[in-house]
Amino acid sequence: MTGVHSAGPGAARRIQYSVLIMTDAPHSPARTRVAPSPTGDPHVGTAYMALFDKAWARQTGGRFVLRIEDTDRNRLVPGSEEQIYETLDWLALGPDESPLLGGPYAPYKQSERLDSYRPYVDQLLADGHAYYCWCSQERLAALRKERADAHSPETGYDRLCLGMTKEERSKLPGFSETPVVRMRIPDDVELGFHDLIRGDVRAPRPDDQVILKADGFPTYHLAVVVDDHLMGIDTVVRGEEWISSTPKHLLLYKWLGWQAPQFAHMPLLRNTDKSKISKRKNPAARLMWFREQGYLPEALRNFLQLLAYPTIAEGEEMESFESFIQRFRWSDISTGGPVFDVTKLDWLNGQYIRSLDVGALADRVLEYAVASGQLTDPSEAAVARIRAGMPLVRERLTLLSEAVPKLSFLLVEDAGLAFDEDSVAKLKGDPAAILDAALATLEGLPEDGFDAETIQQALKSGVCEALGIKPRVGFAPIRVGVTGNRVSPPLFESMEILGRASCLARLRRFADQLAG
RNA sequence: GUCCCGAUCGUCCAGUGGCCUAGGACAUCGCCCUUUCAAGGCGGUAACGCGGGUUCGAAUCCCGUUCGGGAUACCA
Repeated sequence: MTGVHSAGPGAARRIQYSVLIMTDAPHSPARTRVAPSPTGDPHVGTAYMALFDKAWARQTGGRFVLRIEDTDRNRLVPGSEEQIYETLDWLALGPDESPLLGGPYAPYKQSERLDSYRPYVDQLLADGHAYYCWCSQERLAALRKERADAHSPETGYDRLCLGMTKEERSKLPGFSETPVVRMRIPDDVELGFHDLIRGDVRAPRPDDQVILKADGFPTYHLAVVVDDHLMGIDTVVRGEEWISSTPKHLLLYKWLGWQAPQFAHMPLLRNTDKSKISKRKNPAARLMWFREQGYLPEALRNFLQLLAYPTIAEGEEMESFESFIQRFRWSDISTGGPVFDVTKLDWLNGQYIRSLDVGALADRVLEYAVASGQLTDPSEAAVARIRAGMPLVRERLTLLSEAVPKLSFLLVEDAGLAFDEDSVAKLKGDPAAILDAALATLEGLPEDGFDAETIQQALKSGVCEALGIKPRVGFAPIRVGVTGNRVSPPLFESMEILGRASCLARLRRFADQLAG
């Protein structure tokens, strides 16, 4: 590890690749984990990590664990924890063990594991790897400011308390009654480590990091190491932002005499301006947003995968999770932080929508419409109409949320249909005459056998040919009269669903309105 | 400021020294299909940040530089 020179990512990957080929040995069952904090709406990054965590666990026949990291008591948001369970399940990226599911290493929530940290702190203290620090937060803040103003390269704690007793320290300024515990970083701390994705990595030199806060809670650094070890986690998948803390974690493993896990530092998802993705700049950073918008979870999962990983073949962007699990390799993950741009997801969502048969799509649309409030307590007739209309909109959907609005003309009463003003204004030719001809033609058709093909033929001859006008001119007023808008699902199929009586009623009303 | 990570079309990926006058997908533009809008088909525009090396040969390896990002908390 010490002799890590700048071999370059390419070289590192090549080595890893050849090792994979040569050993050809199946990896032993892995234990991976995702460890979100319940500090607000679940973040898209959580799902992003979970995707790779779960794929690796599945590929190796291992287990995927969800642990809730709630050591920061000040930032807890009620309900957030439940949303984490919910959204991961929705994405079919649910864990095998969790606070909800339980498991052999319960409890799976850090706030319920508090007793497990203190003994290790005491051990580190006794071994001289950690020390008490009574410096007040004010002193620390002043120190930081002073160095920032001086553009000093110095960083971290100045070790004022190192080697002092409480009595000795209390005589100096900036003293606080309740101490924290800090790691004593040795001069020869190992800074390099092997990363599953990046190969050999070098991290910044750590400071004397606080591992136990004044309130008795462990910081992330201590808790994550202790928990991961106690829970048997052997593969840690986390964001790139943690590379700089890895030497601290490795030190803790070493001091405690534990086998360190393997690390995979995923690239950071970015806002359009390339900064680390944030809810502030990108609404899609909220996992719930996708469900609210009407995205399909399978499409989102597929999209997330595309964000760091090559397609299975050129031109084949769609891939099942099962297929991905089979071919997944850490070394194939891209290291550059991808911009999180949902444009391609929109397309993918349309593809997934079209891959559903109309019945299944109708189920999804209905489920969405009720959950989102588009439909409140829909009648049987309304449900039937939406199902009937599904073949007409399937090719026209990007999001589930678009279906009901596109079919709303099937759900209103004839007398309640509004004729879009702009659509009416843009009508060409002589709408009144066209409507008269259409009315006469349709009145001549029988009640039964009022199907799209029949309607089309009748209208073609009864309106377009009879008046000598083009279909686009002749059918436009009929479309507005029947659907209320110049843009609509296919006209004749729509009329078939509506039925003869309803079509006649609507067209008469429209004709009257134009005349009046 | 310091340390670390990264860099190919607008965006996401391919590229592991010659197969690259750089490939695919989305987006965009044009054409076809067409009763609207879509979907679909066909085609076009569009990128190796810069400078030095190494080499017969570099998008690929090395160095520097620039730019972007992250870390630098008693947050995670």
